[in-house]
Amino acid sequence: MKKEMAKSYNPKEFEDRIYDFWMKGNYFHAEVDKDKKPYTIVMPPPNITGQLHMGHALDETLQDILIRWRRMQGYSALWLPGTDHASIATEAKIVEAMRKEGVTKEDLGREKFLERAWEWKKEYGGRITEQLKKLGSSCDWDRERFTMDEGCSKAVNEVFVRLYNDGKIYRGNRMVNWCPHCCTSISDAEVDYEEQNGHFWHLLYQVKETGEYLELATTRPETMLGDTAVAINAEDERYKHLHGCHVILPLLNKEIPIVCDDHADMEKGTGVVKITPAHDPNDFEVGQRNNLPIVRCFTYDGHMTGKEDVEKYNELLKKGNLAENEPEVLDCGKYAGMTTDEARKAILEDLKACGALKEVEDLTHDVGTCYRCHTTIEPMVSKQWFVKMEPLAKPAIKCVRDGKTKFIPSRFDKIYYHWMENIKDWCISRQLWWGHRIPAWYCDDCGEVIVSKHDPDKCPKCNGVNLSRDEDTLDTWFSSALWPFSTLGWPDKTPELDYFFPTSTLVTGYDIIFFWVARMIFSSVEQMDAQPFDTVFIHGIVRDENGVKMSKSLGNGIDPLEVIDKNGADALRFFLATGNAPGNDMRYSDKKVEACANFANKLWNASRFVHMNIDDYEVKNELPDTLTTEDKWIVSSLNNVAKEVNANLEKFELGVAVQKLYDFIWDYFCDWYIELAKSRLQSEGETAANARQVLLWTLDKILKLLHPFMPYITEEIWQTLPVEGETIMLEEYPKYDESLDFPEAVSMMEKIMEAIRAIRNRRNEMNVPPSKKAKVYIATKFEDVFKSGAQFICRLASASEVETGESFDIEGAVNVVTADAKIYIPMDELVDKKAELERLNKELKSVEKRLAQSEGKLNNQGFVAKAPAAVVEKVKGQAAKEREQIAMIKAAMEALN
RNA sequence: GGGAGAUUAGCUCAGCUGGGAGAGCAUCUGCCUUACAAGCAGGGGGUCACAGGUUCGAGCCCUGUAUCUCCCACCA
Repeated sequence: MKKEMAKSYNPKEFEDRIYDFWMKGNYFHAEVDKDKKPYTIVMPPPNITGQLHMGHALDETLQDILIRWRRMQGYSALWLPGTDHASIATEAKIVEAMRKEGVTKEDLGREKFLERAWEWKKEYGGRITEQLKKLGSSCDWDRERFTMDEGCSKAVNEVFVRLYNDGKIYRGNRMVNWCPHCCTSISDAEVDYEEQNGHFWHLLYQVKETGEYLELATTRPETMLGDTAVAINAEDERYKHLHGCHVILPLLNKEIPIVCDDHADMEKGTGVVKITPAHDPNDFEVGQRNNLPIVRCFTYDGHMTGKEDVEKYNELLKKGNLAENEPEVLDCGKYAGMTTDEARKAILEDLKACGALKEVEDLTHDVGTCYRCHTTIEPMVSKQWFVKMEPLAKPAIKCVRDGKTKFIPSRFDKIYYHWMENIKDWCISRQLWWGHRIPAWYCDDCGEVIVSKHDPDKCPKCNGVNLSRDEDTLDTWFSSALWPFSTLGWPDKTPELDYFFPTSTLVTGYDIIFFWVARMIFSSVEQMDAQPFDTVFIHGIVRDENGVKMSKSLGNGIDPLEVIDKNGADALRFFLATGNAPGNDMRYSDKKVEACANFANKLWNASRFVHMNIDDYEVKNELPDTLTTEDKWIVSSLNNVAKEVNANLEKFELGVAVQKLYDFIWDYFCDWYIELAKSRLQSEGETAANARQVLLWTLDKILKLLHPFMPYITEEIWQTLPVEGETIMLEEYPKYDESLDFPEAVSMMEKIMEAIRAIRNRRNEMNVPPSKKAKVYIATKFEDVFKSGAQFICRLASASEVETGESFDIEGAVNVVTADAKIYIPMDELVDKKAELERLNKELKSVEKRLAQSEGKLNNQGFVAKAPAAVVEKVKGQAAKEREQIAMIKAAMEALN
């Protein structure tokens, strides 16, 4: 015996201690080891601004189960952790803190701001990783990375320069999603659509040439100042006479052309569309096709443009070198400086006043909002950096089509394909300071663009030395897209990269497929010419008890740390792993977590029982030479559970695996085997010694099988057992062993168990307390089986004595029939003949019904001819037993009469 | 508009390649049987959303319908 077990299960007493023990032992560390196969998971890096939530807890738990299982199977199992700099979120947080001090970014300047941001990162960036440890995550902390550390930044520059040189990154004025609150562009994936109530405002624009009024509708009337055309469909009979004509833009009294474009849908509304190329993605396209001017009337912080903005534009103009598609800027006059909301009101009033507002219609529509701050997105033409997606998407699609990367469950293939096939160029520049600064410089003298991994000192074109670096930083997801290889040392050729890459499994939620998974795939295929991971294991989200998505704003979030505090990390992990199918959402439930804690308690107590019985002896952790039927039964059952659990884990069926372990431990081991062993343990000599050995051996295997799911309790218990080894986490994971299969013993045991259940059932029905023992007669063809099981029937079915025989002629006994035996319990005083007949009759009918089903199948020639032989045999066996059972029940009824 | 998922016991959910419906909680009955009352033994409770089809056989496969949820796209 190594040490004692505490009287009751109290996870708080040991979870932190065990984690320290693992850390001190350096057991999480994985090395390049040519004698082992690698198994690699890179952790989806949580944001440094983040607090551990249930989504993390689920994600981490699944990863830890997989990595612990593979580690025990003998793989060099690397789980690489890290954090993400989360540019927008972090910058917003710091700006907010500064605002409280009355300081702005501009006050501070870029350099000082970044100093402050790094300080913030130092102070809070490790918080989330400390929280991850509470879950028992067995990450290789020696290899922890950060998306903005030196290595990752090197990888980012490398990829940027490569893509630029390949023509896959370009810079230009394009329509982007602009967040006026964060004051930055964001990518298409970062736009959240929210349903909002709004209006259709029907406007009237007068045709200059004919004087008639054209009706058109808009949901954003404030954009009208930027209109540079109205469009009609060339085929539209209603407007054929207007080809080549113009309308007068109300309020501005500006003449703009009527253009023909397919974008104008004859079926929709009046078939006339106002065109605002600077502030609407579709209109931008129309403008490109029809060479329309682009007139910007919004500032980048959500106001109407004015004189100052025009002056800035004019300065640019003076310099020459106006970029392609550079929008003109409008002086919005009386509206200048208003927010877009204020401008909308004012403009509507003025339109109404001049008769240009025909009517207002209510509607609900989806409005794009910023996924970080939920401010309404303004589409804006703006000069940004883009990744050309088409050449990257094609090979990335092929990667999944060829099965190099598999989604679990596979239905996410389609979602991935659909997104990849319809992807537009990726806007990667952000007007932020916290992040990877774009490695591009501009020559102030000749305008040359220099993209380089290293700071250039002069312009390669004109040798000018007045270079200014691009002010923007990269989308956070640009760096996380490189995570599977940048964390392993790329672009350097490291042994780790060679050994651990491509990684094995990526575990993440379906909500992040577009942001991250897809981008890792195309980045890896492009840069490494290989898939980033073999399998993407997708899980759903954890909802609250009412099925509502947990969110900060609703305040319905459950803090995993509180749950751990109350129930232990093992219980939380077990809950998260169980009863949840891949890709499906799950609901959090206090009660379920408690049930999981109860399971842990059950295991704890069963282990204490084993201790009670082995502590005074020298017990070897191996099977004895001779095994009894019940020994063979538990060993064989365990062996098959090990087989199935491994198979389930291979297929990522974690929930099924964990359920099987639960059933085996509680039902098989605790409720049956321990009870069966008790009488043997009371005896002396070899019988008891063997039982002790089997108990220890089985418990050891149970702990190992369960360890990936409940690492703490299994380690804590295992450490107290007389077994060899430092830590359970480096022990071999149990696997199927043919020599431990005992099908005959299993079938014998099942006969005995069925008899015990039947007797218990009958006694219970008749409200006989367990303290009232009675002799039991068993009529059966399997006398030897029931003879050997007599002791168990006595102990577990309250029998005083068991007599077996081929048949008995007993009157006035309670009786019960199983598939293999007819059992008499002489308890005259309890026999109510009428009730007994009723019960037997009911049972007879139910067996007859089953027999009818079996015979129906057997009489069906199609079944006999086409069903597999094994199935037909099985049904034949069932029918035979059912016939016997019916005969026995009938005999019992006759005996009563 | 396109796509995906869900629909199984009172509740929350499992159910692996088609071969006699399961768990937890809840409920009812009886038990402190010296590992555990956070427990033990048992009971009740299901036309597997609906309608067709394939098959000897369908909770599972196919078609359609209904309801709910989500994703994508569009919305002048």
